[in-house]
Amino acid sequence: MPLQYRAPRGTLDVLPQDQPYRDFVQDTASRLCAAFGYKRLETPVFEEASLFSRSVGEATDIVQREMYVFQDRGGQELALRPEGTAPICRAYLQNGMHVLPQPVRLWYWSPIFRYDRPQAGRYRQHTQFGIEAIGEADAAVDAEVIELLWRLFEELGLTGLTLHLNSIGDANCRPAYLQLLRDYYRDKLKLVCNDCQGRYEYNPLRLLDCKQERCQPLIAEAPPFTDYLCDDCSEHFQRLRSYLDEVGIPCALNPRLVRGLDYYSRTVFEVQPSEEGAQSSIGSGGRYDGLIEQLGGRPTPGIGFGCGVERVIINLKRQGQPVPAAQQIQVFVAFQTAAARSQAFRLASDLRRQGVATLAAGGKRSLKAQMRQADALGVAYAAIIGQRELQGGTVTLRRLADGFQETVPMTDVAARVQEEPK
RNA sequence: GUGGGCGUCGCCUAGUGGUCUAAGGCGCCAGGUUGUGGCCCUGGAGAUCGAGGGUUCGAAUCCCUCCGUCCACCCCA
Repeated sequence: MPLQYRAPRGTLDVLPQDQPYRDFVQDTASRLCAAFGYKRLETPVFEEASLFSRSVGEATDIVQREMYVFQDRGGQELALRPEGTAPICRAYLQNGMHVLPQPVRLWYWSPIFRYDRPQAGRYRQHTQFGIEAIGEADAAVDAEVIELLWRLFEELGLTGLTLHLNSIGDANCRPAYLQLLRDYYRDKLKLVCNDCQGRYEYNPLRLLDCKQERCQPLIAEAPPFTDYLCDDCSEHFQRLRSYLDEVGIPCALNPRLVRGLDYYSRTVFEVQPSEEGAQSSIGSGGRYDGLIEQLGGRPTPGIGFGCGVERVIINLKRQGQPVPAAQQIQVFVAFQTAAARSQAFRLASDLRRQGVATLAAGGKRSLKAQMRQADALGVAYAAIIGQRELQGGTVTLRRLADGFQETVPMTDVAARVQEEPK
């Protein structure tokens, strides 16, 4: 029978054997968040579509062609969450979190949806772990946010990562810089690739991160934004760098780093593994001081990052990084006669109550087949109940590793199994 | 949205116009006598060769379309 159904294009079944990786990442993230004082906040999978078009930017690819937009039966325009920051800011406003001590530190672990063409490390549904610190403009918060991201990768054991850092100014200095950039490119437009011709018009910052061969020389000579920041932005950037230095986080200043979302201001950053590959970014973020106001709140600064869980896992696997194993079943209860069947079921239940992970045989398999199953499951012990055991209220407890077995009272099984921690 | 590679049992693979009513390995199920696993042996289930159309006396093998998948562009996590 050919498969009739498969997971929708660009989506992923997370199989049992992959679960330990997810658990490892999530447990580590969650522990770090606790250490840094971040509290978990989960928002709905869908939101009003305009929340995203307003914040991320009407002209961005995310909004223009990647958002899953639909109308519900009541005629509401909704969108599957294409990024994590806007919903958190919405929730901050809706729940009056401005009355809490600022900054409000939040984290999330949520599915993200983008209608993209799938390829290595790129999915239509992926998971982002992210944090947001809302309500404080100080550069120390920038450093703290970046530190948490960096520490996450450290604790996961990822190596060979580079932290790219840049500042893209604010409403004060950006217009002047964009003008400068346009002036620089004006007489060079014929040297530049097709895409860049368009970027010159609608998003000149993007000229800087073009990857076309022919555009590289021009980019190399372009004036870096960091030389033209206003005093406030410049000082902010300097303080951020000294904080990072203070806690020993190495970063690479990258004047070509801009981001694809409109709401960013000042600090932007991105972490990349050393391996080549198109989907290099495993975590990135930036400051968004104008976003809350744009969503109808009082002017409130904020900063955060999003981290692609599937990409992190790809890198863990690539590096052969060991992760904590999932819990193993310890005991498999086999039975010999039909009469022992319910005893076996009962024993399994009792063992679980006593904290021993246990499975009972089912169906009408022969004892031999049951033992084979026990072996395949990788359990430490097989508990066998047959005619003899029924008589005496005992079980035959067999240690599969070396075949040692003994008869023990039914009630002693848990203790016996827990004696020798595996 | 653009370009390229690929598509044979759950997984990996053989087969490139007739010998294919499709072969093997892994995995799964059963058995190797009397209450017991791992190795070994035997057997079994499981594929109309991604889908639809076409060429041909004849197609898994050639052509077209679609779908899926992978890779790159783009974008981003």
